[in-house]
This record gives sequence, C-alpha cells and structure tokens, in this order.
Amino acid sequence: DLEPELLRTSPRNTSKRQKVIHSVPGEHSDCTKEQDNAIDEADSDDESVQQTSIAQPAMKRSERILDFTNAEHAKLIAAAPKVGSNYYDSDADDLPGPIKGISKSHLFRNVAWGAYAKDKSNDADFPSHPSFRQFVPGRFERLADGTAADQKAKLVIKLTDTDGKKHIYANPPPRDWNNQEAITALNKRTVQQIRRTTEVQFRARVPEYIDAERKWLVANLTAGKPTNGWKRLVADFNNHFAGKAVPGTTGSRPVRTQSSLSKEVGRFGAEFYGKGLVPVLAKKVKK
DNA sequence: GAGATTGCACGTATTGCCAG
DNA sequence: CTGGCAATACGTGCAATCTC
Repeated sequence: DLEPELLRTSPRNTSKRQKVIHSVPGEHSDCTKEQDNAIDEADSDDESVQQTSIAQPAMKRSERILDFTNAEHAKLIAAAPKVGSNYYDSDADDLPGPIKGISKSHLFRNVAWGAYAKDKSNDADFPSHPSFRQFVPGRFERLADGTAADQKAKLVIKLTDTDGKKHIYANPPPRDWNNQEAITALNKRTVQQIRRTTEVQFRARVPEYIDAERKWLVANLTAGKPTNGWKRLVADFNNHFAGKAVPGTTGSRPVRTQSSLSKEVGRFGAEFYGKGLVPVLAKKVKK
C-alpha cells in the first residue's frame, strides 16, 4: 500500500492498536534566506511526486536542510520534481483575507486548494499508521538517497483514523519557507493532527522526575553541581533508577541522559538544588 | 444549539550542536 | 568535558469552528 510522499514508508511492522513510535530526526537550523519565491515561479504542473522508499537511518535535521546558495545544493533543487497545482497553484494570488482557523495567519499563505487536497477516493492515500518527516527550513529537503524533495507535498495530510474514517488536513504553506517560526508552527500542527487522528506518536511520553529521584540528586550534588562530575552522576543515577520500580509509582524508572539530568538540575538549581533542597513544584492552578 | 473538531498556548522533557 | 541553547515532542486545556 502506498503512502503519500510525506509519509516515509515505514518498515512493515505496523501492528494494529498500539502506539507506534517513529523517531524523528533532529535539530538545528542555519538556513539561508531568499529562496523559493523564485522556485515557485518554476512550479510545474507535473504531479509526479517521487516516492521515498528508503528504509535507511533517519537523516538529521541539519543534513536535510539545503542551502540555496550552495551550488551543489542548488543543482539538487533544480533537479527535484516540483509538486504542482494539484495541491495548490503556487503562482496564483493568495485568497483575500486571513486564513480561517489559523491564528498565525501572517505566517502562511491563504491558498485555494487543488483537487488532490479534496480527493478522498483513493484509499491508498490514507494510511492509518503514517510516518512523517518533519518540515525543515527551505522549500526543498534532502533525502537519504541524496536527492531533493519538495516539501510542498507534505502540506496535505491524508489519514485514516482509528475508526476507519478518512481525514484530510490541508495545511497552508508558509509565506517564507525559511522562516523557522512558520516551520515550527507547521510541524506542531501536523504532528498533532497525526497524533490525535492515529495511534502514531513520534516520541515516547517522558516520565517526569519523581521525588525519589530528586532526593537522590540532592544527595549527590554539592553546591548544585555533581559531586563527582557529570559522567559519574549520570552513570550512578541510572544504576540506581533506570529500569527499577519505585514504590508509589507505576512501571519502572527511565534511563536519564546527561542532557536530561543537567536540565533538571539547572532548572531548579537556583531555588532548590543549589541550596540542597528537593524541588517542590508549585501546584497548578486550574480554573 | 450541542457535541465533535481543530488550532494553539503552556508546561514538562529530550536531543542535537557548538563553543569554551 | 561542560554548559547552554535551539528545536521540538507530548499531554492537556480551552476557545473558535464545524457538523449534524
């Protein structure tokens, strides 16, 4: 069964009802401005959308970002198939007024969606266990096979929910594909659409730190710093907690990385750890 | 109109990268 | 190694919309 190009073909392990965790490649940006408006001009109407059938290690975010000013990258972009007006006409003027339902309207184009964005006839377009590559800055992204792909294809998300109902989410394109704020909003929106509609999640839920862990930290910190260095602290912490069950809690404690621990210590360092105190979270105020 | 959908802010957490 | 920050995931609440 085919999945739209935005959905990476996942290794056929998709068992039914269970949260499927797809890892999402990471981070950092450093993009170049002045891009795709020029590319939009070259928008062709060819609907051929390349299929990315590569079961390879997920590429890191930084590796997927293409620099328009880099000659080699520019060549890849030029060779990439462009998603056409079947999605929406990139060259057409935007519809007047703000986009309905989108509060950050200034970041996105109010386009008139094409036929593909309304077509529910092809079952194969509606996976129930989709995989997804987050948007990265720039209209085109580099794929693991070395070619470039048009991220415009990822704007229309077609899914089959847990009740078998089909959904289409047509997410407005960013006015500026290099605007990280727009890309971030787009990613948040699409990830949530997938999370709420299907059983797919891109990251496991993270257990919060519990009192026992925080007490242990207090005992192993000196003036808010690891008594014997971070390396040692991380190893000791995980020896003590990882995989173990703690009375009063369910399941077993997760492995914590140095990043996690240093964030926890840093977050409450001033008020608590630095003073040898166990952090106590303020009660949430609900209305 | 009432319930179902959606978008998005918030708070909690992790991971990747980079500079010192 | 460390420290720190950018990017981004998840759960949840809530308001604006949509749908029946």
